[in-house]
Amino acid sequence: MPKDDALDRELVRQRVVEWFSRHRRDLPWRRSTPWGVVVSEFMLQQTPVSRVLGPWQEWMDRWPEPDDLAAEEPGAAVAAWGRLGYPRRAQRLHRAARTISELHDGQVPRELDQLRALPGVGQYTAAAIHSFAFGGRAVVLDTNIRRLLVRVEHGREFPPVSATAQEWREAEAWLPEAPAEAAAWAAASMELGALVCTARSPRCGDCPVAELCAWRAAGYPRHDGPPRKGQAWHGTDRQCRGVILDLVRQNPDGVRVELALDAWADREQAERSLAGLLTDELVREREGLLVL
DNA sequence: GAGTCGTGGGC
DNA sequence: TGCCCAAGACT
Repeated sequence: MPKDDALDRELVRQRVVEWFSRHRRDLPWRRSTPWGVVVSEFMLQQTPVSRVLGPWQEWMDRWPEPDDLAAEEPGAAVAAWGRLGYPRRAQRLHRAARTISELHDGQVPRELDQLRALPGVGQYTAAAIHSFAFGGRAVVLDTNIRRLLVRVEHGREFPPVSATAQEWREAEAWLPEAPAEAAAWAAASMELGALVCTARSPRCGDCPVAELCAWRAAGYPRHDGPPRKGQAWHGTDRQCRGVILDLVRQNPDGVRVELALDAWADREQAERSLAGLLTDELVREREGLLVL
């Protein structure tokens, strides 16, 4: 590794953090509690900020502390999740609340290993909570930061499909030693990736590190690695599950099994999908009726 | 490690 | 219009 890399990183960090001080969004969970951060991180998994704002506020009004959610039945969480998508996140968040209530005296734990042990909390989310909620030092590596780093440092348009061990090592190398600086870098680099260094139509004219960027220096070469496959949707079990779950969600008093199966043209697929929802306990059967 | 798991909006 | 993408986790 060339000797001047460290200097470049420090300069990049300074500029990004300074940019953040002037352009950071006033997102409600940034002036909330650790529990508010937890709720936001679950909701933001694979879901844009714009769609999370409303549901996050509703959840915080209804369940301002982990104990409040823990006292509910899981179906209440799935119902309140609405159309945010990936409803098992609601189920996992409810289970996380119960774990926090039972094992941590109702207080969101601070340490990475304790966070990582919560249902639905992976490597990214644990680091994000530790950093954003507690100001701790953790390698926060999400899709925004991965894209920013691969462009600035390696001159490529997109990172690999899934985060590699090499990426985690490199992200660690970017992390300042002081916890407060590390947390600032995490928030700032993620924000820059989300607002400026975007996947499509990046706004390099607004970027504080454009003149330091390897991707820009290389003339913005297009992605040439393996194709970044989009997820199939039409006709998938996932779409079918979504249709059935939405029907149950809209009928709080319950839906007859036959009616739910009729909501999807392919009978065999409908049966398989409903069985999956029941196995996942996203839907339950009570007296012949499907309920959340 | 590749597959699975929702939903909506921008281009 | 269809495709791509969005603060991933889990198996």
